[in-house]
Amino acid sequence: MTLAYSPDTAPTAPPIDNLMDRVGLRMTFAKGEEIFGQDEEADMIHSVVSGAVRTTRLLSDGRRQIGDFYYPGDIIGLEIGDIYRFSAEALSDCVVRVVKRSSLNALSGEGSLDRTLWEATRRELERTQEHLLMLGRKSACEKVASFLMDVAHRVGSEDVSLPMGRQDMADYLGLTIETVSRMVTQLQGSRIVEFATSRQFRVTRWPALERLAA
Amino acid sequence: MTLAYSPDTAPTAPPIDNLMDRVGLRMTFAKGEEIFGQDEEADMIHSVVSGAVRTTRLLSDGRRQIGDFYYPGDIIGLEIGDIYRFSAEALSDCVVRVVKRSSLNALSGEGSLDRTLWEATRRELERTQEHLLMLGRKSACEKVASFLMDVAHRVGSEDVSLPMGRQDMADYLGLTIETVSRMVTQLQGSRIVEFATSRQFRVTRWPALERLAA
DNA sequence: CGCTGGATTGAGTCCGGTCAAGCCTTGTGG
DNA sequence: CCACAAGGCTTGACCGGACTCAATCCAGCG
Repeated sequence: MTLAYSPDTAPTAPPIDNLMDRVGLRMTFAKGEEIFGQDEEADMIHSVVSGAVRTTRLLSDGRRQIGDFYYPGDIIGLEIGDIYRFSAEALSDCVVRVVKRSSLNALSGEGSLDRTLWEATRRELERTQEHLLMLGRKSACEKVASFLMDVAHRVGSEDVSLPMGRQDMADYLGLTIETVSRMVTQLQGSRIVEFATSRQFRVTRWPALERLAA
Repeated sequence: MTLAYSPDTAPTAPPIDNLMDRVGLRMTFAKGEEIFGQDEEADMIHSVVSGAVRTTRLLSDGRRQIGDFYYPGDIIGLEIGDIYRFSAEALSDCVVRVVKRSSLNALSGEGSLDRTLWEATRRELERTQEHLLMLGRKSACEKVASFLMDVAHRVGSEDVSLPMGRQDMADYLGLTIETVSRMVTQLQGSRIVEFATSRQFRVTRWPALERLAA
């Protein structure tokens, strides 16, 4: 991990980014590196600049649940009280902007900042609720279909490249790696998606995919 | 459903309640009645005064997921953008204090209110994340154990009475009613909990229950 | 007392997990 | 440039936990 002050200006989006630029630190993490750990003291908020990040939670016996995947522009570390409840790891080499909670509090009272962070928290909650519905009530096939649709939706383009491997997909969907693999094969068999490599695909039949995602 | 202005003072807790008292409406709902519906315009925030409430989400084919159960002091309707993503229904006869979003916005700038609502949103997010972990990675037995422990924990007392039936438990845990029933029977068999009636129980062996909840 | 709706129990099935090979891609060193 | 090793992905055979369907059971109540 390396770090540097970030006098460079933000290429991307809205208020929060500007703010985090002003007070934030820019850090880079190598693929697989831990950005913060479960049960550590939670005094930082993170914003993804480039690359992708996963948040994970471990059960005592090693079972793993992935909370969510984060892409440039997303904020991580909001969901938390005094202790991080998930750990965050770099899915690929990535750059993250980091701000101390205390700095934010100092800047608070500006109001717009509070509002922005609250908005972000609500978005996070909505995504978590969607995830919840999926884990509770969808079949393996529906889960994988939903997942691929969600990713394709985020990217927007025809060709999608997955930043995560099968094991990460499995731990996100509450399945095993083998089941994920089988469902992917099955979706390919029905000509709904087409995988060039195991991490590169395109949706060939959107309506069918949407129907399956339920 | 009946409603009345609430000049009566709050018996319970902190800042938010006082605020909602000042601008809120007091409404009572009969058991099973809908408090608000999925996909309706979300312009209200609700606070449970007495009784219990569930939030539910329906898949097109009728599968149901319960988001959470809410008890006196809890706030419902935060998680939402312009449209309610869950519907809320009264588990038992209950009283709810209701405030228009717009009224709150008008009162905003007081700061403390914003902060309180944000806090509530974060607590909601934490509960949802815990729920997520359970749905994704726990066995039927662990789910039921976790659930009973959670409820007992909330109540605090030795004897716990469940405000919800087996179907609601099942839809919360992502199981069927039969499986829930079997697991309850099994937990009773191992002398971990003891049910007086199907909705009335006490924990007889806390450590064992905690171990099972994982 | 019988009715009604929720809860329990049982038998059988199936989806997804487990275990075990193989395959394919990637990267490294000869 | 090829050989080989390593890791990730896929595939197959089998197993088991949770679901399905159906039959009771039981408590509350008219």
